[in-house]
Amino acid sequence: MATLEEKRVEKTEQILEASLKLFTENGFHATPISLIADTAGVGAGTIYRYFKNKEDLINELYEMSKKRMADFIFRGVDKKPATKEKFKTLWVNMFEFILNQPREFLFLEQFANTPLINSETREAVDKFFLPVKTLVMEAWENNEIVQIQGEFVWAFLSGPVISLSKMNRSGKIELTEKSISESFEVFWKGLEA
Amino acid sequence: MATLEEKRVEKTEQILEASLKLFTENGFHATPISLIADTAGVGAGTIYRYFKNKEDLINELYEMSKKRMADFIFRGVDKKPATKEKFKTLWVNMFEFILNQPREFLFLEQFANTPLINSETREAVDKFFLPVKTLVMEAWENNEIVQIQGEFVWAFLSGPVISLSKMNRSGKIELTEKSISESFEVFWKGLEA
Amino acid sequence: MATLEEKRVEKTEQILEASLKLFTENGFHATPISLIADTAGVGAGTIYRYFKNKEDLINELYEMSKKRMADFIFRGVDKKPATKEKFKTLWVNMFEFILNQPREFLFLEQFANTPLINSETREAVDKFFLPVKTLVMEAWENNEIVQIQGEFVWAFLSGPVISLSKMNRSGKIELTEKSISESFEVFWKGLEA
Amino acid sequence: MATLEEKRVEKTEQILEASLKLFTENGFHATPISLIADTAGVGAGTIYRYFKNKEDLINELYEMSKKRMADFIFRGVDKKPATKEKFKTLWVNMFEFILNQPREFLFLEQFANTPLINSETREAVDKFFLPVKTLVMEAWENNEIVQIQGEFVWAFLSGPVISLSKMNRSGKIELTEKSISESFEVFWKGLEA
DNA sequence: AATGAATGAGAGTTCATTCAT
DNA sequence: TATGAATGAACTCTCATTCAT
Repeated sequence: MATLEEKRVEKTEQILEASLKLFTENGFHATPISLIADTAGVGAGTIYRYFKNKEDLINELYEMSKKRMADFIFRGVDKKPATKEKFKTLWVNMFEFILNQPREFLFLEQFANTPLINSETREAVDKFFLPVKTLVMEAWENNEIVQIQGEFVWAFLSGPVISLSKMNRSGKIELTEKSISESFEVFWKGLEA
Repeated sequence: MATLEEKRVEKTEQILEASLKLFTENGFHATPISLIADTAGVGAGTIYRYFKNKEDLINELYEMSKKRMADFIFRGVDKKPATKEKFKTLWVNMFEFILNQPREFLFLEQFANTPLINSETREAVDKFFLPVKTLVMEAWENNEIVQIQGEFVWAFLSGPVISLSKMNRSGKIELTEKSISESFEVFWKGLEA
Repeated sequence: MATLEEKRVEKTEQILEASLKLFTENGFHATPISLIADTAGVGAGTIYRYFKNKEDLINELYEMSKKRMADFIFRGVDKKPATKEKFKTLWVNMFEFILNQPREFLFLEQFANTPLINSETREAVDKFFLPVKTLVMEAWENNEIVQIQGEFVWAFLSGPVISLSKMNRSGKIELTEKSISESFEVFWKGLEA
Repeated sequence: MATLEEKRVEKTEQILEASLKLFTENGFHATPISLIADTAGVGAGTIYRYFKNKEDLINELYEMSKKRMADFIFRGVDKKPATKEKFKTLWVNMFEFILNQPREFLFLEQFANTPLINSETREAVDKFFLPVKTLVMEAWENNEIVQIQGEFVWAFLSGPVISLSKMNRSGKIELTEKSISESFEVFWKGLEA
């Protein structure tokens, strides 16, 4: 039997799931709360027991999605012995996350630059990617990559991955194990010391 | 004295200018037509003589901004004799556009992934960047860069530039002539044959 | 032909008229804006061109009604030579206002003690009744009435008039020229020096 | 130990007490049932075991408050031998009730003219003040006061008392034993035969 | 051609009431 | 008996769009 807490969690997830789908498909303002409620199978008022208002809902959704993305892309990174392999894992994981969770990725991209996402949320999500900094610093200390700021490294990693994923989405390119590997080599050749 | 046509153009520009500013600062749905009208110094009804509706307005604005960006980044590329220099010009031009026209860049990023921008507009703006394809094919024929699709090259160019520009905006990194040059070398080292 | 200003005034009056009727009959919160709009024969949004919000509407209505009441009850008071006659005019005027403008009186009584009417409005309407103070001071200087504060005099005048009018409304008593005159004599006998 | 019945009464009183406070401070419609429940320290649903609905709650509260007021103002009236003293007691008691139970008085005034209070309640509360009628008839038979209807007498008593109490509340006048006594003399001078 | 007052559909949100626990 | 989570009807208010001037 479901406990009260379990029901709470379940409802929250139904609401977030419905919001993710609808915001991505129609955009934030073209998605009425009533439609979210219908899609989630709850009453409109119920949403307000779980989220302060519509803006709070999207901010929580954004933070949660970023957290899930971060958790996903760091999977197995630590287990790899060599730095290059660690970066390759990051590279591949990012593509896998995007290909497996296209809705979540689309959502994150769609609202990445909106004034809707407030500075508190932005600060919170930045923290999820701190492990990248550690990784870069280690590589840099071992003289395995060129001496540039961690942020630049991250830009050279995430930038192309995101661009390529969008091109894949719009049908301009195909992403295969081969093309992902080849593109990683381009990334690594540019970075290695 | 201003001709009728000149007055037309002037009004259109005032409206687009106001929209760019307001959409970027507040977002699309938080910007009422009446505010655009006030900011542009025209009547609300007047906007409907120049644009079919609010969605048409943002799509036209998006297309125009992308065109201006494309025109800007291809400036002087053809004049350079060597392929690396051509790419370097592209690289630097992009940063210059973003740093000089921050509002326009912000606008383009903010609406890049919105369902508001329709597929017609998307197709139209894609064409502005066709010169990149030509450039890559030439370099590829001359065996100057690795043999990957033009789209991948563009992803390795635009991806990091956009990521770095956003980091610069949020204060995480500084963009100087030196760091722009160094980052280009990373890009080029990855790409060159 | 109606000028713009005339149309403005006309619309404002239609809205206030409809509000007065509906607020009195149903109360403030049982009167939706949409119903006021329908009754006034304007669009719901139009009301917001004339009043900031629903609360502003009732406050303006309250102030206007009090002003009309004050103007009404001071009519002809100055023309009477004797103090007693001046007070009698006030006494009779009040009853006349209430009997002729029952809706307005009912409205004023209904919202006299509501937190809905803000302190600004309360201060504004108090000023309409300053002439009473002058009248009392003159009578007091001429030693025609007992030496009590103007406010007490006003309480002895308005208090019974309001109470009697309410009793009349609920059918407990009848108000005739005779009973109004007799009641005035009771008032005056109590007050005169 | 508290019996079941005692607990019932206690809860009802907590609910009424909380309602009185909140209705007076914020008004009826600005007071959610949930807030009454919180303030009373009971569940929202519990209120519906004691009152049919929100409107029933305020009607019961109104009736109860009026009863308490009536009981208060008739205290000791019968013990006084002379008619004038009986009326003086009424006069003083009313002021005392208002000064000691300001919230209750405020509540009664605030909802005296609302359509929220239904006709049944109005009829019920009117009965609490029947003793006034008896008192007036006696005085009238003894030829101690002018021959006017009991309602008029009550209007001349309650009207000024209420008006003065409101003025006292809003700081316009001060109510002292002296001013209360003096004002009673005005009342009595007007009424006495 | 330009205006901006008027519109009313539709939005977010609140809250009286119910009912499973 | 008491609870308070869930509900959804109904509210106020906004704003894209129209059209008489």
